[in-house]
Amino acid sequence: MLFKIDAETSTRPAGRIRQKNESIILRAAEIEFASSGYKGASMNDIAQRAGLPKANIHYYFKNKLGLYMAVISDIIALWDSTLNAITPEDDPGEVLSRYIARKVCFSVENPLASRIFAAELVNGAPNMKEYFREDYAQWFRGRTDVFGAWVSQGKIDPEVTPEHLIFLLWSSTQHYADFAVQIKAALGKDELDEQDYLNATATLTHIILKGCGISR
Amino acid sequence: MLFKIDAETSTRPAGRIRQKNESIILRAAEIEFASSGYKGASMNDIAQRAGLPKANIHYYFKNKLGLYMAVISDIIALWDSTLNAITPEDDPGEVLSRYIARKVCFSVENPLASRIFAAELVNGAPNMKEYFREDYAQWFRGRTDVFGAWVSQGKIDPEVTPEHLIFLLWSSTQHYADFAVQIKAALGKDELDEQDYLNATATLTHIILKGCGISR
DNA sequence: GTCTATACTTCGATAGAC
DNA sequence: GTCTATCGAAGTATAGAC
Repeated sequence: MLFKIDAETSTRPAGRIRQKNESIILRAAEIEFASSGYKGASMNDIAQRAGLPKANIHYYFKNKLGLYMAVISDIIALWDSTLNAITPEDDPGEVLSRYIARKVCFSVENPLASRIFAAELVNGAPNMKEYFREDYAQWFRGRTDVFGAWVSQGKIDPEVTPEHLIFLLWSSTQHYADFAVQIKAALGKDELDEQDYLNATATLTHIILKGCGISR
Repeated sequence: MLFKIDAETSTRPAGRIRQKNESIILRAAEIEFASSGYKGASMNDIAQRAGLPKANIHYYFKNKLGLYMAVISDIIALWDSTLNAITPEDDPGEVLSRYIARKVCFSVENPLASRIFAAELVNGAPNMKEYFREDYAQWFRGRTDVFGAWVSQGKIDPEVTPEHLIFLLWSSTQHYADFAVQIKAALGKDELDEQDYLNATATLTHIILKGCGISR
C-alpha cells in the first residue's frame, strides 16, 4: 500500500520522483508517529529517517498535520474491509474464525498502523471526526444486523449482544499489536514467534466460537 | 487514591497545603496527559487547569517527567490487584465473572487512568521499563499457573492457553475505556449508559465462561 | 526539484521579588 | 509558599540560492 509501483514510463520522470519520495517519507512518518504519537514525533526525526532534508517534506506535504492525515488515511483504507462482505446466509463459525485469524495476522504484519490508529482513538480521535460520522453508525448497524439475524436463526446464543461481540472481536485481536510491549514482558520474551500467534488464534477462536454457542 | 485526606492536625499546615495542591495538580495532569499524551500535554495547560501559576508545579514536582511518573505510579497502584489473590482452589467461574465485572466497572469509573496506561503501552512504555522487569514475568507466571491448574483439573477446556485467556480478559475489558470514542460512534450515542455496560458485562461473561468450558 | 539558513513560535524550566 | 518575568532549547515552517 505504501509502496505503490508507478505505472508511468519515463515520459514524466517528475511524477516518478514524487511518488517515490512521498512513499519514502510516508514510511518514515509511519514509524515516527507510531513510536512517539502525533505531537511526540518531530519533522526533524522524520526527515532524518527518510534521509532527506526537512524542507523537502514541506515541499511534498502541506504541513505536519497534512503528513499525519496522509498516513492515517492509508491506514483507514486498510481497516474494516474484513467485516464488509458478510451476509446472514454465511456460516457464522466460518466468518468468525476467518476474521480472528486475519486480524491477528494483520496485527502482526502491520503493528505500526494498528498503533497509530489506537493512539489516535485513545486520545479521542481528534483527527478522525469525519470518519466517525453518522454513516459509521449506519455501517456498524449493518454488521450487527447480520449478527442479530444469526441470533434469531439460533446460530448464536441469545445471551450474546451483537454489538458487544463485535467489540470483543476488535479488542481481542488488536491487543496483540497495540499492547505488544506488555505481552512480551509478561511472556518474558524479546519477540513473539509463530507459535505464540498460533496459540493466540487458537485460544481466541475456541473461546469465542464456543462462547457464542456455535458448534463446529 | 488521588484525594487522600490528610490525617494531620493543624500543627503542620504547610504539609496540608502541599498535599492539597499536589492532589489538585495531579488531577489536572491526569486529564491533560489522558487527552494529549505525554508530549502533547503542556505544563502551561496543566497549570491553567489546576488554577495555579506554572512555576508552582515546578515547586511541587521536579519536572514534567516527574509529574508524569507521579500520575503513572498512582495508576499502577490501582492496577493488577484484581488478579493477585487467586488460588487453584478458587472457583474459576466466580473468579472470571468477578474479574470481568470489576474491570468493566473500573474502565467506566477511571477512563483517564486506563487511557494514560494504554497510551504509554502503545508507544512502547518508555517510562515503565522498570515496571516490566523480570519480576513482572514472574508475577504473570504465577497467574497463569493458577489457570493452568484449573485446566489440569478439567475445570477449563484444554484448548485454552492460560496466557492468552488472561490477554483476552485484559483486552476485552479495557477496550471500553480506551476506545470509547469508536464505541460511541458505532452505537451512535454521545454517552454510554448503565444498560450498555450491563450488556457488555453480560455478553463478555457469557462468551468467556462458556468458551472456556466453565459450567455455571 | 533540492537544500541551507533562518524566521517564528511554543515549551520546559528557573531566577528572584514578594 | 507564591508568582512574574525571562532564558534557552526545540520544533514547525519558509525564504531564497542552487
